[in-house]
Amino acid sequence: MIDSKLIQEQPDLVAANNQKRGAKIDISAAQNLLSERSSLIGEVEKLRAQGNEIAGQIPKVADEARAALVAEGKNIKDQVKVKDEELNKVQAQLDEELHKYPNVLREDVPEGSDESANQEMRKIGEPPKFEFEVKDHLELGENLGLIDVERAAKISGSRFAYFKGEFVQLEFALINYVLSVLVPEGFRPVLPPHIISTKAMRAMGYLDHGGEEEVYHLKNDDAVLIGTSEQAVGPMFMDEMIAGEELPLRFVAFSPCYRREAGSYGKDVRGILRMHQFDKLEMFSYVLPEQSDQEHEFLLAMQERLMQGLKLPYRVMKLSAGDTGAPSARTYDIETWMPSQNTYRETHSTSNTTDYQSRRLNTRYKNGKEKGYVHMLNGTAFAIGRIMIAIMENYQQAEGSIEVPDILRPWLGKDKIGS
RNA sequence: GGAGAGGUGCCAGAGUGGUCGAAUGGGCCGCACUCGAAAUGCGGUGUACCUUCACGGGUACCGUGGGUUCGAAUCCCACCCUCUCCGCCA
Repeated sequence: MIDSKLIQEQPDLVAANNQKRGAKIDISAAQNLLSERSSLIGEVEKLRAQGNEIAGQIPKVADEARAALVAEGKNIKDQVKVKDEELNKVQAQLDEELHKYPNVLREDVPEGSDESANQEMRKIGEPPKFEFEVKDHLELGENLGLIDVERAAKISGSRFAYFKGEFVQLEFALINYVLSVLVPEGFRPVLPPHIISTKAMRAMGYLDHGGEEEVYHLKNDDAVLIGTSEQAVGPMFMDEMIAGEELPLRFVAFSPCYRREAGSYGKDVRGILRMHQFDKLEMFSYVLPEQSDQEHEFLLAMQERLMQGLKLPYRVMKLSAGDTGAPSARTYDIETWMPSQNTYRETHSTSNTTDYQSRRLNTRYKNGKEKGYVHMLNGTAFAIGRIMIAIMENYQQAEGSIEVPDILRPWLGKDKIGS
């Protein structure tokens, strides 16, 4: 949620930002509601003050004078009720209006309405050259008995899979590798709950902007399955105040991610690129406002370090205004080379959500006398499924086996899968 | 799932429906005393919003949401959470 003061004090900036992001919002609606709200608050509080004054008089006054005061108190009570209802209505409308507003973009975010305007910042590593016909991850995985999507479809439907054998070990190797890099950098490992209340999900803003469709709902329990661990880690400090000296606070969370993938029927249907359930390691930082740009670069640096350890070719993209998600002020994606598709595909994302989530979550910091909303950032360490696709395809051998990246060998205990 | 107990400020813990934003103790901060420290004494110590140039003033918050009342931490209803016992269970 953006700061409503911005709408009042810098409407031009907000309007320009909305336009950049392709959000068609009539600012005057919020402006009117804000001024209505403040005058209603004024009226209600004035009435209440009068009521309090009268209620205070009653016990001090002789019996004969009481009846009149009680009657006046009643009268005020009725007026308060009317105004209060009006206020609630305005407040509800205002909330709805404010939830439409996307975060204010950082100045360096490139203009543009969609992903075609994303800016390639750098390209690291060379796509491998193969002297044989490359297989895609599903063919490799099925041949080696690592992935079974057919039986999973029988049990769970499309976009599910069984991971088997060395594939499971590869996943655990990746988890260990990530922890070995991030824990020394101050990231505290977390295993979050996978089921969270709709209230927490709503506070994270994931049910706005059409997000509702993407989420698995547990209707009997007023709860949802997380679509990323960010949704469970972000609300950890809901309604709390964090001492400034504890910041930055960094976590690396591991969890499955559950996504309905509504409306993506024709997309990425083959293999395990797009799944209803996949495991992910996610970085999460809480920082002081003045630290967040620096922290964003830090998260990106961690992502690149993890990638370079695996020696996978990738490129870093800065998303354009139109392609940046509503809560984010700036997003970088890492796209990894996928030989079977002969292109780079998104494997990582990192966003600085500044105070957009923390305002709604009411997560604040206190630094001496200074108080404010913390800035929250998130970034993929590894989306396990996608990175395993990249490993399989980039490290495939002529005879159909898969070489294990050096750095994972200690955990996997072998240098090749399938030979 | 069944039975019971309970949720008050940083912590502990009081609180006959009216002067309770809340006693008391501890903690913390400041000051005094001291060469310094301890002990002691004095003072201070929540959040949000509104209003004021400012001093200040106002409103709300005692798990959450409703209700009763001129007036609610205190009474009523619902929900949430914690603890104890039983059952079940990894």
